[in-house]
Amino acid sequence: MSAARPELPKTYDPDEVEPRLYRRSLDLGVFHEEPDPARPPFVISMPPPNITGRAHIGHGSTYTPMDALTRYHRMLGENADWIPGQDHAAIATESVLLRELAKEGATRESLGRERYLERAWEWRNLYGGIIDEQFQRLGFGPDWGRERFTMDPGLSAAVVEVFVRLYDEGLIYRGTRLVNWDPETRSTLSDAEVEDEERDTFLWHLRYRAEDGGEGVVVATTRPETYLGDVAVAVHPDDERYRELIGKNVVLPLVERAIPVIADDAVERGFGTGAVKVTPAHDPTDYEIGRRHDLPMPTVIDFDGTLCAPVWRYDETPEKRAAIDAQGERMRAYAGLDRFEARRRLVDDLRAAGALVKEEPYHTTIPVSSRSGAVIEPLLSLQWWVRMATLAAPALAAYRDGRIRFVPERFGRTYAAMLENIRDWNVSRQVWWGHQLPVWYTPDDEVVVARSEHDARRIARERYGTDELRRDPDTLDTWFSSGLWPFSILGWPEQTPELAHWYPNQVMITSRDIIFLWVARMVMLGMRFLGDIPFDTVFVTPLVFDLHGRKMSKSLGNAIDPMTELVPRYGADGTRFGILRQMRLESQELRFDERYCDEARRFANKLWNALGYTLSRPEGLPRASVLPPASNLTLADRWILTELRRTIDTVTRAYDGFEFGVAADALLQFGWYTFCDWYVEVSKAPGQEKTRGAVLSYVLNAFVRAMHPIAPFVTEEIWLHLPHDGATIVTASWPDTAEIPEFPEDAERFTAVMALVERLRNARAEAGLGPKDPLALSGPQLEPEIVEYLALPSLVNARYEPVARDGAPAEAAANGVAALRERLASVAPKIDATLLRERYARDVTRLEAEVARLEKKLGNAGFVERAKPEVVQGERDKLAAYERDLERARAGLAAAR
RNA sequence: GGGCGGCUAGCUCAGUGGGAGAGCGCCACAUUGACACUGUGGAGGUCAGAAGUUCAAUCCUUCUGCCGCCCACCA
Repeated sequence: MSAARPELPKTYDPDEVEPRLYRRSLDLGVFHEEPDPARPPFVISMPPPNITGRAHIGHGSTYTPMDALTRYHRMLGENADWIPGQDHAAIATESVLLRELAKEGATRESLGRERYLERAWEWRNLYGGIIDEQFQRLGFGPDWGRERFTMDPGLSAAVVEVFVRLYDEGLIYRGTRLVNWDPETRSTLSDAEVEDEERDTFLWHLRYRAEDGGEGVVVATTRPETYLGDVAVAVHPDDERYRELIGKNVVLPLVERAIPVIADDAVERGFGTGAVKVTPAHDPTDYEIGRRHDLPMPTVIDFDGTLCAPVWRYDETPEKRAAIDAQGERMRAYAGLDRFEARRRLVDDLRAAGALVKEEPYHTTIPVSSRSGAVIEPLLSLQWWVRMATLAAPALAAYRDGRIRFVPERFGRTYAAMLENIRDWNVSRQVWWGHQLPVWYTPDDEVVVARSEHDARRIARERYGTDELRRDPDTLDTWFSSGLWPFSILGWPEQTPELAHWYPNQVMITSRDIIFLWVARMVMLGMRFLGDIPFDTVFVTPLVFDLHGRKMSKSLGNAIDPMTELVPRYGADGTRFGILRQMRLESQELRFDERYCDEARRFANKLWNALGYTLSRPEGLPRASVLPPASNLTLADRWILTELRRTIDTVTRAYDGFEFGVAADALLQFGWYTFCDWYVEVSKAPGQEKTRGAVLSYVLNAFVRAMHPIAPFVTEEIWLHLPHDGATIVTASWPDTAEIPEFPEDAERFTAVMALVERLRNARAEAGLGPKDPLALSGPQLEPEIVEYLALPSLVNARYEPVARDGAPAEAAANGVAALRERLASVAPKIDATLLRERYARDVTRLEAEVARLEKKLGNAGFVERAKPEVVQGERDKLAAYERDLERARAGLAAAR
């Protein structure tokens, strides 16, 4: 290993190294694991990216930690497996497919369900693998052989099993409720998939006259087009203005229909006019009011977002329907109009009829689909629901009694608040791509829920005497199958070894926007069906923002594509390191700054060249990564080993605590500053030759292992060039700090050498001396070979005065500086006296201030009596040091005149 | 309306109850042996504001301001 030293390229080339080493890892099969009860498990279920997805910056901040942790725990010798997969992403995929069909002039109906699904599968097989390739380019190393897809036969069976069981247990039901309807995709959405968007609009004030011809009331609304479905006007029960109107009727303009004025607590007296039009079929609050007051609920906006004649989605009594049906003729004038067009028309017509009292500009939020961006239309619809209260209780308990831990902790409170206010979950979607409901109906609309069509027929025959069935065309919400992910990918409902050893998982890593959407549902379903939490710890990664503090998103156009903008410029290592370095545990946003990636790229190059230096030591390297006996180690060796040990401790603790930014900081600090700038430079000084080869390669070997989880490629490439054991760094062992010797006192002494060198360089530069200008040094003798090499390469006629061995190192260094300055003033010919005088004057001013500050502090009885003794002593030592420095600076100033 | 995070050098961010830090940017100097994708040195900050606790506050508490996020049925 030591003899042949191939010439390394001067510049590290990630484009060449990264794909080659990734391929090597795949060939070696290092990402694969079998369940092994003899070792502690460390399993992460990869949040399945959408098959329509492409790698984005959010994958960088969420998936890199998963990869890093899996690699770290593998090196610790654990049974570590990161299980990948993909999500069928029902709505997202379907909209892509429908757009594609539209180009051909086809629709899903024109194709028919069977052919449509064939197309969908073709599409999935063609494009679903893109994100896997991107993940590989980023160096992610999940256990690819275990990759699952939410619509695999096994996972689909799990979905059916869960649906059927929940139905049998009475936790799934069918019912007409107000749903979030997306008229664009023509499907429902769960509450969690609805977002608020700010819009400028108007608050229209409409007068509804009293039935007896009186003034009536003025209502304020943002949605005048729904007034055709109004069934009441609500006021607050204690509102004096309207008290005598309660119980009386007012008349809707244009359609001339009488509706009652009712009292309800939900009305906010201070808002608008204090009177609210009630449209139960098209507004969540109104729906609740309608239920409380047993009001009719006519639907006047249809599933396609156009107005329609009144439709009854509930079985209302004929009396309730009569008055509204009677106006059907008048409403037909607006039927078929799109809701936004109808709004303009109705406002015009109401104005013409004198019913529009006021049109007030208004800024508000409206609900939009997080999937399609369409404005959500609340509609009454017959859908399938999951009763959540029963499922939520154990999930809440698991958090409260500490079985599930959130990092950072505050997200646990978010999780709990969401579960406490949980509402039933609408799980049916009017989408074809997905898990079709295992639900069939008889000709009499009797419901049969079964694991297969065969079972369904048997049940139907037994219960209803028919086997003529039609299947419900709806599919399940995508999150229904994602909710089973941590156990469905382990083979559930089959009892597999994976399920036995790897459930619960150890960690779930995700971003906070899906804590409820996904995390809470996995916990609820996991506890219901496996009786145990799905993972111990939920690590919530920050969301990624741009430098202006705006969330990165495709629609804003500020999203960074890591595949085209980061990996080609900085390599996968630079991209990963740069992103993780910016992660801070308590910060909920990450303002992505590309400069960190650039720094990481240069860091990789720096380490690469440190490898080049190490390999080119003329005295050669040992065959194995072993250290010389401690007695042979130089002061510098002892220092770097001590620093290495401290760094690895820090990095280990950081990985254990999800502090990736801290880990990256420590690695960068050690690798660049400590190792390259100091140890490598010192190793060139006389007297270092005997041990440096072994120490350089030993330190570098341990260091790249500690850095490997974050930057897998450059670390492996370096490691393979060094003396090492084993085929690949991926399965190398985590550096054991117990085996790294430490020498705290020697490290302290070397730190004093560093301080002296820095002050000498500082003084030289301030004095305007070039590196070859002669300098003289009188003062303490502190590792003269090192000091001369690093700070005074042309040192002439040096005189070293002996210094007490027990002298404080910092003091010694300070003495060195002051002494140097004295000599500079008298000996060195090139010094500009004015410059020197300024420097001395500045030092005097600064030191006088420090001395005064400390004298005052130490003169304060309160401080001396109450502060900890070691703090007081520390301040006294500082004062003494400052006083000495001050004396010397004054002397220097005098001498420079 | 409720909850949460942030405010430190020109930019992006660390950090600590006891002498304010890094990277980038900027200025100066340095190029025959690891690396110019470099090294050395330097300039640059009343740590958002106010009050309080303390011998001592950039750090702890309260309030205020600004930026941002989440949740919530003001039409």
